[in-house]
Amino acid sequence: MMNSNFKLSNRDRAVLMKTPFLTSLSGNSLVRMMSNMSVVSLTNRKSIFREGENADAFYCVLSGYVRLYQLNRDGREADIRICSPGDTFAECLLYGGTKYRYHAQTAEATTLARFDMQAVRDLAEQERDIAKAVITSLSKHLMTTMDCVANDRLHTAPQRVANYILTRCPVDGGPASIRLPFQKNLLAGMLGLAPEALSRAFSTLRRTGVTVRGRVIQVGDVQALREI
Amino acid sequence: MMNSNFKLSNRDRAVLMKTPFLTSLSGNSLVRMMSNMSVVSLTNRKSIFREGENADAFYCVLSGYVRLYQLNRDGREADIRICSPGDTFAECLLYGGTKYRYHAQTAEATTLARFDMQAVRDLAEQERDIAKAVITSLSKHLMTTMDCVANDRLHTAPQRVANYILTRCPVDGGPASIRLPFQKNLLAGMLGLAPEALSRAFSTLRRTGVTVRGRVIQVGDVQALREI
DNA sequence: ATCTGGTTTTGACATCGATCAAATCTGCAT
DNA sequence: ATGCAGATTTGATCGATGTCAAAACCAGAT
Repeated sequence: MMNSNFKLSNRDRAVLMKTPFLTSLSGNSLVRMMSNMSVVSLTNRKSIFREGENADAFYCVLSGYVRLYQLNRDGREADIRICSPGDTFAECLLYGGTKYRYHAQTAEATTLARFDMQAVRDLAEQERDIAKAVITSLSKHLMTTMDCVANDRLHTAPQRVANYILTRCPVDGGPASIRLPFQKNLLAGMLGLAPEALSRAFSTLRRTGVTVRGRVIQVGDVQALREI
Repeated sequence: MMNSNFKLSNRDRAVLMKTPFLTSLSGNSLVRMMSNMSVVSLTNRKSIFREGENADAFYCVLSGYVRLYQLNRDGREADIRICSPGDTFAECLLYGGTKYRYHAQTAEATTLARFDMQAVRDLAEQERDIAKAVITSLSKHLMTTMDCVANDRLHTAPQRVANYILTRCPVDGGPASIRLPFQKNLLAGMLGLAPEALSRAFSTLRRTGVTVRGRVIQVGDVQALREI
């Protein structure tokens, strides 16, 4: 089930080095960060942490996907964020509190880099470039989260889906084809929709020249999608 | 209309010193931060900046309120965040980009502390405690924004209103009375609701012993409100 | 006390998206 | 190829919330 070690595959290492957290670090800081890191591999649907637990680590997704979610009183789950390779989560607790604020669970077989919270906290106080890396990471994360709020409040389901497709389409206006990197289930959670609503949004977009077959999405006219 | 100076009222100064941004700073760092700050006073409904403009300053609300919002294609506005005294906004652009991502406008007569973006960027690189203050501020801000997403996706209008009331009620379970610090209009935006929906949420809560008269909200039984 | 402009509430309605159940599809294992 | 389990789509329905219009309310100015 759970497999913890210190070996990184080449691909995982490449992902790790491109996170805002590590990408700008110099030799020495990098070594110190890495010495407080361990690698965790989990199969699908495993809990990483639960709301209310003591926050003694934050994580970076190396491969696979992680769902951050909360429960309401009735036990209904709502995804707050879907983390893809390169994303960091729970790093806001470095200075923001001592307990996890939501549940985290794998949404596929997943490999994580695990950073000891207290160790990084100390490091950030000592090394300027680590502090800067923390700031960069938090800034980006905050911006995408604010975008998420705006997206939820401003756009309908088909618009959100169109937006998502557009973010992974070539910039020019012609036809394009993309492949979802995960199940539609996850995409629904990412966009704050029930899976059925996502499905219906796709079928609405058919009128705009979007074809969906399995994970492959074909867009007849990228420009037309922008007008939705 | 717009009135910029370097004088701080005692109350504004007290608010400023309690922001995560400044509260932990030592004498020297504090002086340097303050030397890159100016005070701006604006009347109601004045634009502070607009989406897409060059981000050359971030702000802290000293008194009054600020609405951050975006427009959709049809021109409908959606509030992303309502900033109260003590809140900082646009500070995520310190390291996250060069253009404002949303509109900011006063929602009352408002006094702001304006910080020069580039100057603080430089300062944060030099002074450890300033970097730390930035991190603390971003962390808190990120957490409340994630809470906002969760709240939007998980709770109905009456539940959100109940939550809001509870955050400003004494902790014990008895009766309580609070006074809204602003128009219901703003509260609606804060909770991601149309004003009419807020009004209806209040009337739903009447069944749970909540009485609203103008800005005064009386809660019969705080504990009962938690069960909504 | 009264007027007045802006805010809030209420009503009627349309729309969106959630939910539940059933049918279909897909990919994987045999 | 075949079968299965899980994922996705579709259908039917319901509830929640946005929208528009009108009435009621409120607060500050006269």
